Amino acid sequence: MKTLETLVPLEFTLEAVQEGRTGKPLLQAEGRLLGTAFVWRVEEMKHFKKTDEAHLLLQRDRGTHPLLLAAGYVAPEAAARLKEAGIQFVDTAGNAFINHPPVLIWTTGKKPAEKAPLPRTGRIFRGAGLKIVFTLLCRPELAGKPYRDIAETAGVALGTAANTMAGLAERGFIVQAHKREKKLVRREELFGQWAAAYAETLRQKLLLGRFHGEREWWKGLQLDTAAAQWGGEVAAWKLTGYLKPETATLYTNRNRIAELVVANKLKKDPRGNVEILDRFWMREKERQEDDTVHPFLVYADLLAIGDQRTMETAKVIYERQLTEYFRED
DNA sequence: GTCCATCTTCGGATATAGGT
DNA sequence: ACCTATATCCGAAGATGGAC
Repeated sequence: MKTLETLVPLEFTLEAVQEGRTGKPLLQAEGRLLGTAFVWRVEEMKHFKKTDEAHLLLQRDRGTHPLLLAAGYVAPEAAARLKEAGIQFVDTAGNAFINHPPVLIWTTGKKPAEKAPLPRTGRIFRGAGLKIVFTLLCRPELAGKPYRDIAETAGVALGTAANTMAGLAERGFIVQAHKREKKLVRREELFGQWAAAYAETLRQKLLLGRFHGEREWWKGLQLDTAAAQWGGEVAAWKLTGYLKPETATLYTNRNRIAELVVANKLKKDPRGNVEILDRFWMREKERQEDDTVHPFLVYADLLAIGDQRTMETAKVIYERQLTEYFRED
C-alpha cells in the first residue's frame, strides 16, 4: 500500500474486520484515489506464488468489495494473469494493476527492490507436518487422541507427530479445551494454508510415477478402493459433474502400482497425463470408502494444476463439499 | 509402590537449500 | 552440476504421570 501512495495521490485507512464467525480476520482498506472513494479487501502476501494466484481466483467473487493483492513482488507473467482475471495488485517493487474507474493503473517490469527474505514456513507445513495436518483436518477427533494414533494414521514417526502438534498449538490451531482434551480450531484457515503448501511441496514428493493412458480410459472404470482411489481432475469430475479431465490422478499404495499399471494398460511416460501418487495416510478400516479421495485432497490437487478451468471446479467443491468440515462446535 | 500408557528427548539418517 | 551446511524426520530409549 505504501508503494501505491508513491504512484498516485492516495489517502486510506486500513482496518481488520471479522469475516463470518470462524473466518480469519480480513484486512479492508478504505480511502480516496484521485478523488474517487474506494473500499477494497486486501490480501497480503509477502511471497506471492502460483498457488496464491489460485487462492485469489477463489476469493475474487466472494465478498462485496473488490480485491487488492498487496505482495512483496509480482513477476511480469503473474501480473498479466492477474490483470486478465481482473484482480488488482501492488507490490513493493512498484508494479501495480488498479482498475477503479475512472482510474486505471498498470505498471509492470519493475524488478524487486531486494531479494525476498527467507520464507520460514515452519515445520507444520512441510513434508511430514502436512501429512499430519491433512489427517487432522479429515478426522478432527484425532487431535485429542494419543500421539501414537495420530502418527500411525498420518504415516509419520511418533516424535514428528509430537513436534507438529507443538507447532500447531504454537500457532493457535490446537487449543487445550479441558484438562487433557485438545481441539483443532480455525480449521478453514488451517486448510487454506495446508492446501497451498501441499500443492507446492509435499505433492511432488508423493509422485510415484507418470504414465500415458488411452483416451478417456478412466471413464466408466470401476476402481478397487483397496488398491487405489481417484484424486485430481477425475475425482473432481465425479464429485461435481463439471470439468472435462485432461489429467488423471491416482492415489495408491506403493506395492499396488504394478497391478494398476498392467490392468489399465498404462505406459511409462515422464510427460504423460496420468500421475500415480503415494496414498500415504492410513484409511479407516470400518468405513465404506469412496473411489475418490477426500475432497480436501481433490481440492489441493486442482490447486496444484491451478489454471482457470480447474479453479472454477475447485471453487464448486469448496462451496459444496468443504465448508461443512469447517464447522466447529 | 508398581504398572502401563503416553509423552519427550535426542543421535543419526536423510532430504533440502545455498553456494560455487 | 556438484559439494556443503542446515533443516527435517525417524525411531528407540528414557521420563513422566495417572490408576490401582
